[in-house]
Amino acid sequence: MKPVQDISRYDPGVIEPKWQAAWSEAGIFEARRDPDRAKYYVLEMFPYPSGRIHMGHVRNYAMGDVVARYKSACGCNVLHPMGWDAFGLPAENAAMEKGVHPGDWTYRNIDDMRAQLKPLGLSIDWSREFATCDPEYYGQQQAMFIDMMERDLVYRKSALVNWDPVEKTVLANEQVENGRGWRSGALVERRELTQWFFRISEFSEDLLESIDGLSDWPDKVRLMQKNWIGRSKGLQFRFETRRAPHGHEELEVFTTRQDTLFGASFAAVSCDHPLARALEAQDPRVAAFNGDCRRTAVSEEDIERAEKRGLDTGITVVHPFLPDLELPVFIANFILMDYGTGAIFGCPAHDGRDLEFARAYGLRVVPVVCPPDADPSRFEIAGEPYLGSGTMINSGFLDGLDIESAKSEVTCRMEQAGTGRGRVMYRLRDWGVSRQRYWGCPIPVVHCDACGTVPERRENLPVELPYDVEFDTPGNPLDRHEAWLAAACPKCGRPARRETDTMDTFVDSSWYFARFTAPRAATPTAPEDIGYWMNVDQYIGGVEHAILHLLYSRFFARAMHQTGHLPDSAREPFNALFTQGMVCHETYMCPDGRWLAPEDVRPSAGGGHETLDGRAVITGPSIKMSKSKKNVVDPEDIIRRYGADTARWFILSDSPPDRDVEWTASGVEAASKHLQRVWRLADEVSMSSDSAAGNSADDQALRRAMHRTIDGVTRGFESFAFNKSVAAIYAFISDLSKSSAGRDARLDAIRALAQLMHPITPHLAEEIWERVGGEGLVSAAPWPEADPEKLVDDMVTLPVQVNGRRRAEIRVAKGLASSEIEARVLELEAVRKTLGTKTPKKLVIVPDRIVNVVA
RNA sequence: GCGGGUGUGGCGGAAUUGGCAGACGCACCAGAUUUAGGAUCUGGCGCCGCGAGGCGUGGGGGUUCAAGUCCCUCCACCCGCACCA
Repeated sequence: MKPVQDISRYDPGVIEPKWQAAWSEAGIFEARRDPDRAKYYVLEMFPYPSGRIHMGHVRNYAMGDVVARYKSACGCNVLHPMGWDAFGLPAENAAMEKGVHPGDWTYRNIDDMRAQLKPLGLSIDWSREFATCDPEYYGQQQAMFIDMMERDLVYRKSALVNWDPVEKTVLANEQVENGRGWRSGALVERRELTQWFFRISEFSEDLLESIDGLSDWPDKVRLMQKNWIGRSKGLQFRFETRRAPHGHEELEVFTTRQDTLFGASFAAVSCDHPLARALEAQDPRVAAFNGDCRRTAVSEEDIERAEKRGLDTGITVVHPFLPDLELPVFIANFILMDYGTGAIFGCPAHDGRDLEFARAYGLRVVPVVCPPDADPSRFEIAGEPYLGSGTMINSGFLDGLDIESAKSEVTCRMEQAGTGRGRVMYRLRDWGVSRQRYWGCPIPVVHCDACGTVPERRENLPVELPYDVEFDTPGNPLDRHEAWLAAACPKCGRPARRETDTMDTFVDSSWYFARFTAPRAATPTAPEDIGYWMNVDQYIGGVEHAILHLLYSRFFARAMHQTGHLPDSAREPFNALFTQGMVCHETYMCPDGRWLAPEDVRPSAGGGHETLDGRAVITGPSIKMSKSKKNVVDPEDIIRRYGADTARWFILSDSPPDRDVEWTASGVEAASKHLQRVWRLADEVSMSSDSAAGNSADDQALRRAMHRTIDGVTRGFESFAFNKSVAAIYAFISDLSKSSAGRDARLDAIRALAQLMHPITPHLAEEIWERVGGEGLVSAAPWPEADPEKLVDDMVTLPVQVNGRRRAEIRVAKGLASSEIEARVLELEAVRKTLGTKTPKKLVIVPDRIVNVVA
């Protein structure tokens, strides 16, 4: 038998599917272009279809949904789409481990994840859904690749890559651990391969400068991008060489410290520098040294630990301003070929690496910058190099100048002599997009013996991946697929071979946001749709994409503009960016070191945890949910048990959205109870009879509280402080439940509550809205407006301080004259008592804020 | 090493940007109701003190009538980049 109470119990298991069906039927989330209405494009970073959603997804999409539903209620025409970042390595690993086809595996995962996502009740326009592995999508990407080839935004060059000799594939830097392949464990080789590149470095300056305009991006992300692009201004100049092989009569170096040129004591080149290569051919010692360098230059960690090593080549360079001074040329392991010219001059006195190197090889250390407080005639470098500012010494014509003047003087003289020029260098390098993998977008070119590398004809796009591939042997299965490889040269028609490299999956995610505006268009984008919907007004995702994805997307927007697929106004595609924090959970460990999942432990008497059969458990810190630590909570379980609204409400409560949130069982329980409480409250008000009329003062107080809450919740939503919106709602519920206002005022309050809660807990809000006679769907109702008159009180409570300590308070009419306040304050018993015999020197009165008596 | 961030009760966090520190929630305590409660409602809850009162925003110093907020200095933790010439 059911207790009577349960009749009004809110059952999300029934209610949530009901409203999801209602929304779907009404089609209210399907976005249509409407030139008469302002649009708003909300986008969360689309997921990789691993097969299971996790709490990070729930948080990300719950936030996006709040923005989408709120903006929609505010009258915007909202676009809020969803898709799948579906190419990538895990599908191939699954193919190798489980024998399933990567495509089948991926599409099945997508079905699974969609089924897990839909119960969240997100206001997503599912009609626009696509996966990047759909041939319709990657075919358009191939078309743009060809456009980019025509505009010279793509090129092929030979480059050094990390090669796994066992897997027979190129590894990304992140896939190399301690010099070994992350899967095979094989020692990674540096190999020279011909690879495809996007000319992102052409845009270095533009990408850097435009960052300043991204005012609604987090400063942190902007800074990270700036550092990544890494602009530095310096001088590139040529040394004359002595005893160098033919063709190397000059050595070109880049420096940002041309002011220290008189302190130079050596020059050094990378082991991959043409000069080093030339020497290598004739000298086995050089060959051995270079080989050594190349082997250690694999992982960043190794590089850091490696000591500075060099090989004196016997060659020298002539100092540009001191014709009698010759500097030795080394091949050194700390010079990078792909930065600057791959060659430097070293000034040990003012550079840490150079000093370390000079000490190891007995080179002279001549200080040329004297610190302001040091004696120029006696200044020497003792332990550390001197990196600060100062005055030039030991530097001929530069003596006495400051660093900046010295820099320009040197640049000026070199430019006049024609031996050098001022130059800006960037750390950002061209984007290598070739991957020797099957499950990616095929690069749409054909190699013809007669015509060379030729783009595929547009009418032959998409170049589709063949389905019948084998993963039983390592390497790229496309290389072995003779039927697929055979192609007719698009130019001459003779037999040719397809390119087997596929594109980095970051390419797929660099323009999906644009495709959402017209996902079925026959061209990559459709002008009317792109013009109406772009830019993304609010982009939300993890900070882990702060550099690569967001930088690549910014580059792609520029490239798409140049190739006519995006208007210039969309060069910066994301107007506002928000990076949300991670979802964390406590960790649990058995004394024997095994990790335990949250569902395998329970709270113990001592405040810690124990296993379900009562054995001790070590409770560890709360860290990001991860399978390896087993501290994961499955959203599906939570939704089944508590409903989506509870999960959404909890994950948006308490923690500010940009910080990490800790998932706790008690918190979820509390969230669920709270929603039940709201339901009971709404139920109670809707059932109450007219006789329960309150007096007008109670009505007014409740209406005031309502408007304050509307204001508070709105502010929270506007500023990505959902936790504050939640707090304001809590406070209002407390007010409402205690209020003895009349039925009308209480009904108004409940309706407002449903509207305010609906972006967070849409299902509960709909149910309440219906119960209290709201018109239509609350999801389609306009956002309530706070009446400014109701926000202000005509009386204020002023704290009264004596010497900065609060001693009393007075309640006065707003805007009361200072003289009257003064009189009332001085009469206060508490003030007189505290003052004692002292007389007040001064009265600080901040109108409608505070009073401070200074004695 | 370089760059950036954070530090507030037992916990998550508020504080209109210099104006009552601790909103709101969790946990906890007390009371009510109940056959019962892991339900619900009401109240309490920074620390010390019986009390008046004192002390409190990582530590120390400063500016100010007034500092979590501004300045100086030190400490701790977190994140990003890392031989970038």
